[in-house]
Amino acid sequence: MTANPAEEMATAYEPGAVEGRVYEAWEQSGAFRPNRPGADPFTIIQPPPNLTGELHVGHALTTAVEDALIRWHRMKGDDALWLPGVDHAAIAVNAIIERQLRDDGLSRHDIGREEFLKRVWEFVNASRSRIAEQHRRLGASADWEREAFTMDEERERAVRLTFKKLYDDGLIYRAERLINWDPVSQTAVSDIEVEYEDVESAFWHVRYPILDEDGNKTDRYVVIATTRPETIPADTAVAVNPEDDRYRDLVGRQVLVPTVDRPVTVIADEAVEIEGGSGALKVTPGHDPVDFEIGERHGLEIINILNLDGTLNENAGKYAGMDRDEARQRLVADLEDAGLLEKTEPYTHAVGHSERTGAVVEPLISLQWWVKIQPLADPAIDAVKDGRIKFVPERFERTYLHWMENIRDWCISRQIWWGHRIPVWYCDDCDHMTVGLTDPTFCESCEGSNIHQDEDTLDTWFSSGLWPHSTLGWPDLDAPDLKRFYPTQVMETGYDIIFFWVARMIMMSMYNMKDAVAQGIVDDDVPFKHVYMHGLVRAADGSKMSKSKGTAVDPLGAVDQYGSDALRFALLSGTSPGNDQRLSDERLEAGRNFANKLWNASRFALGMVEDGDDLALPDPAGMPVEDRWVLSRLNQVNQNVERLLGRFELAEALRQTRDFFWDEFADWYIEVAKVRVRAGDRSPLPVLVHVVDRSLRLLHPFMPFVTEEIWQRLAAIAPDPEGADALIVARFPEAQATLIDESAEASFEAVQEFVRAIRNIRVEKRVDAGRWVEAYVVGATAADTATALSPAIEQLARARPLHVVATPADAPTEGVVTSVLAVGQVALPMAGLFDLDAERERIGKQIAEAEGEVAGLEKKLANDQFTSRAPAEVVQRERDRLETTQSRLAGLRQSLAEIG
RNA sequence: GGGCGGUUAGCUCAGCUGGCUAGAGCGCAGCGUUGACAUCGCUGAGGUCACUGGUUCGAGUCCAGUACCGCCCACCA
Repeated sequence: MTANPAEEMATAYEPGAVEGRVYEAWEQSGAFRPNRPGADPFTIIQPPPNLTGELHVGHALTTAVEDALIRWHRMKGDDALWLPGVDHAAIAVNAIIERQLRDDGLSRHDIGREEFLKRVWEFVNASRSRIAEQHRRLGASADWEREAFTMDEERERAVRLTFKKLYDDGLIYRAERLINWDPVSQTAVSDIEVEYEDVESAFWHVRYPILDEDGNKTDRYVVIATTRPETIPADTAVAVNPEDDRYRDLVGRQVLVPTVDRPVTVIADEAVEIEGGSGALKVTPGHDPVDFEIGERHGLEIINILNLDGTLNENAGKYAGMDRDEARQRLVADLEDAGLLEKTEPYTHAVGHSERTGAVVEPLISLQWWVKIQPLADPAIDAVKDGRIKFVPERFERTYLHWMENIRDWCISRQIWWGHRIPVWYCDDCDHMTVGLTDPTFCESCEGSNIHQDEDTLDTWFSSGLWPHSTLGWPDLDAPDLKRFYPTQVMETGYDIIFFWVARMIMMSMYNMKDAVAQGIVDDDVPFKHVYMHGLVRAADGSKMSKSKGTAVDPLGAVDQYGSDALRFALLSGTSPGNDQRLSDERLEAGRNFANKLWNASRFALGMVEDGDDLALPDPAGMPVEDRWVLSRLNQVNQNVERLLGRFELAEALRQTRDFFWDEFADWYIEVAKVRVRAGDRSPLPVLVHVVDRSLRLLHPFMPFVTEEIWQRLAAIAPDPEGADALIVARFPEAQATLIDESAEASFEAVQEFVRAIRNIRVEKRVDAGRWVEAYVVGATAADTATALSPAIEQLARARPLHVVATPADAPTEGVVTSVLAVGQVALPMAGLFDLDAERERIGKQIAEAEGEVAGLEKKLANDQFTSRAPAEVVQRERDRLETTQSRLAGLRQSLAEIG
């Protein structure tokens, strides 16, 4: 070694200065690829990043958590793979392109399918490379060479096979049913893509004239309350509860539907609630789910009054061509004119909006493809119930089970152009449907060639649901990755996506992987063993981050300003399973500050190494107490980190490591070691280098860039024993129980107390910070340690001359400020500064405190309920405490007596 | 209407299977450029752990209820 690389380090950690270079080095070294076949597999699959816009901070959290877990497992030697993936977020992408077209006054039909898809791909390909770049900046150690995309050919193959299997099993069917229609994107959406929001609207009470036997209007009418008067033209019955006395005589009679003057029958159905509205319900099977079911029970006609763009059609009579809002207003006005509006009340109720476009969704009857879900849901329910899949935190299992147990058939067809196209061809001659794994050229029934493919595409989540196995080579059951990595260990995602994605992945994967289990290729059909849920990242004030309100933290902006590691620190230190967290500048600053502390403490420690230093850690038995203390603490933290990471408690693991490094290693050990090194003692060097090395390893999963950068210098001084040339491929430390030394910890803690006590007196007595003061340390049981460490105590407390004595009698009593501790006493002669009254008061206060504590403890120990029932060790601890407090009290009283 | 979280220092949050003399970061007050770090160091102030009751030798921690705050699910027109 000629030059110490630490000496070239900048004096502060500069975010942005090293990340790019470090990342490139990792990539080139192949560190992101799994490389230990045969070891425990650990796989993480990446949830869909936002293809449509900026990187969201929630995604930065996902990335940070996943990356931490992957790096940890890789360092432990597991066969860990992170498969990055991009999902296609089809509806949103389609909407973006449609918006672009609309700005030019066009619709997709004007340019045709081919041109439309061309534009989509241009947009998507640009997004994909941007996403990859964003992930690099966040430090994601994904294996980009295996990147998969839900829209590529392999996925298409998997999607078609899944569709065909389900179809052949009778689990996919085509049917005309009530669906949720998004009039803006003009496609069906599934139930969970509808978000209900309270909207202030009105409750219109409308009079439906009652007809006599001959079909003539009587002067009686039945009042019906509705929030959607524009659907009145689609009414095909009026329903009342069979138990409702008010309307019993009306059942079976006819009433006239206002505005269209269509006679309909009054029917009795239990779905009608007597308390609701006026008690009588207009039945609109074409535009309401409840009414649809009533209609099915009573064989009612279904009338559709809506066009796909949300305007009314010819069935709406004179309202045809109007937009639904306009139709509502006109219709209400007409009712009023006709004297059929009894009253209008203000009313707030939940209205369904499309999750993607925000448009009010309209229930309407439409011919769509469906998945019969119950047969898929049943095994997926069992997998969670019998613990093959565990949710972290556990409470989300209930949410999942509740949803799964009430699940309804899944509408999978979408009337948008970009997506996996439904692999069904219709025969124009015989109407037969051919489901094709490859594009068929003739009808499989009549063999005619007049066939055409379904125009629709599949729900995004249909293909996303295949992710855990389709990315590993399925449907090829011999694919090596499938065998090696399925089932994966962890699905990491936000709790907002349980239904959309987690549930679908479980159902679809278990269905598809049954064969592989039967053939003994994989052990289990479940796609993953743990579902780890992180919370949402909220703005500093606790609100949902919103770009329009300016409360959104831009992750890449934060990376530029504070550094990638600082962002990760902020996100990871605030994350606890299932709970939301707030992200603020303060948190980011805390991350940056810690990165800087790591940098500087390491720089200093490494910078002390000189040519010829022996850096091998000697036998701990011969080490000074502070060395044994810091090694003991390090290994305890190491032990805790292992345990905590295994339980997904990343924030706590990070916190403990941080606290150790900063509060114990940097603030105490380095300070003490400094004194020895300056006195020419080289023995702290191995310990310094060792602790830095271990700390960097422990922190690498959380803060990969800064730790790698520092470790590179460290490795130049002290090469890795296993020959690793980068921290990312170095071994994660295992705690060494033999280095845990409780007596060393107790001894050093006593030293800390002495130092703090002297500092405290100095500050209280306003001694200038730079001035040296004479001090006595009454060591009691810790006298040996105090003697051994007296140079350090001198330096840390700025106390010189320092006298370490065994008993209070060996210290002066006149003009002395004393502090009585559990471990001994300190005494500072303060001739000029000594103030008798102040001293009396100070000691008096401490006596009162100690007396209170003694009294409490004595009472507790006098209670034989406590001494007999509490565990022996707890009782003993309390006895010890009483003893030390009593002796401290005695010391305090004596000090007071000496003052007089 | 059902379910789930939260309520701990001025702010943001830790406190695992009950033993706490209740912690951290930020903020606040005082002191400080002692050759790693002012993105820092030292010292300190600050809490009836939402409320009520219960179980227990012992409750921030378990149980029941109450009050707020938040989220999810649900076909009330």
